[in-house]
Amino acid sequence: MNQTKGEKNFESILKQHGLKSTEGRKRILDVLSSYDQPLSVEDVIKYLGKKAPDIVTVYRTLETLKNKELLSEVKFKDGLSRFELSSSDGDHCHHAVCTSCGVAEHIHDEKLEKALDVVSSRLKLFKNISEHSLEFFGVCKKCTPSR
Amino acid sequence: MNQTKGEKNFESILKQHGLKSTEGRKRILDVLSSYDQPLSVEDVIKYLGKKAPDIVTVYRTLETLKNKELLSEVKFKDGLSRFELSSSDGDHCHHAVCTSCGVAEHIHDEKLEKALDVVSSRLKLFKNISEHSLEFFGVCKKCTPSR
DNA sequence: TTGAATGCAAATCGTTTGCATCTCA
DNA sequence: TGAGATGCAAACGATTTGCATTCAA
Repeated sequence: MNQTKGEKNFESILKQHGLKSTEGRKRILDVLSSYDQPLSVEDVIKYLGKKAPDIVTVYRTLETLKNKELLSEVKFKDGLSRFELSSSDGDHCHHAVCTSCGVAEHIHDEKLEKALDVVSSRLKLFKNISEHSLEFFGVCKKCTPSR
Repeated sequence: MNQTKGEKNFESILKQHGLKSTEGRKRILDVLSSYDQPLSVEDVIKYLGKKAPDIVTVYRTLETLKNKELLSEVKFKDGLSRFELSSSDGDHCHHAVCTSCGVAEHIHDEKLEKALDVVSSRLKLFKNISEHSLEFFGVCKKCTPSR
């Protein structure tokens, strides 16, 4: 019953979450599932082209889906909000982002998560940390002038 | 020769970096050194009160000082840019930020840095990662309804 | 004196809000 | 039919840009 990239019973997913199933929403979920990178509002519109809903609708839809925890939001250095389908297992992941072309690689590492938890638990001013944001930046192999 | 909080030979520091030493710049460096938290443009202006330069000047000054690596920039969840004096040893640190009052605690942990490095070195798409951003969020003890 | 720094006005960019219209359930 | 979803215009907040004026060196 795993939700993998190709599938798209978005119709039922939307309804399960008490949302109306509209063309716009299905299309937005569609692009998000087609790219395994967090997409900005502009990305969504660019990739949907003619079929893109109004930009305001895209903002609202992404927000709505985020609130239903169907999407998660990430911000890279440019400060833009980007969204991606929430991982089905609830594990949140981090990204390495190419500062040249913008490509993002997903990162999930148990040791790292553990280290983050340990640090979180040893803070002076905080009893518990509810979340953290972590992104890596560099120039990807493709963008690195070879040799 | 450590630059500690109280000191302020900002005049010479500025000149050493080829910048003119102006009242505005010295005042901005001053607030930044008085608070051990990353400050936003608005924070700087608020704390400087009557003595604050034009907001545009604050933007430009912070940008200039960042480019000279005298300051480092951080963004928390609200997306606002915040700046703090660069640590003298070059070690960059992370922050735990209270989502209620905004107080920030500095974090530096060797084990964590190591884990971050290891992960950075094992990426598929990247040969090397030049930097990372990491912030923790939660409600601090003061803001936590006690008991 | 002069190039850099500042202030003020206005532009820009991402995002949000108000409201009338439309559409899914 | 009616609440929720959409589109369009306009507001908004943070940041940037242009340009004339001021100032540190």
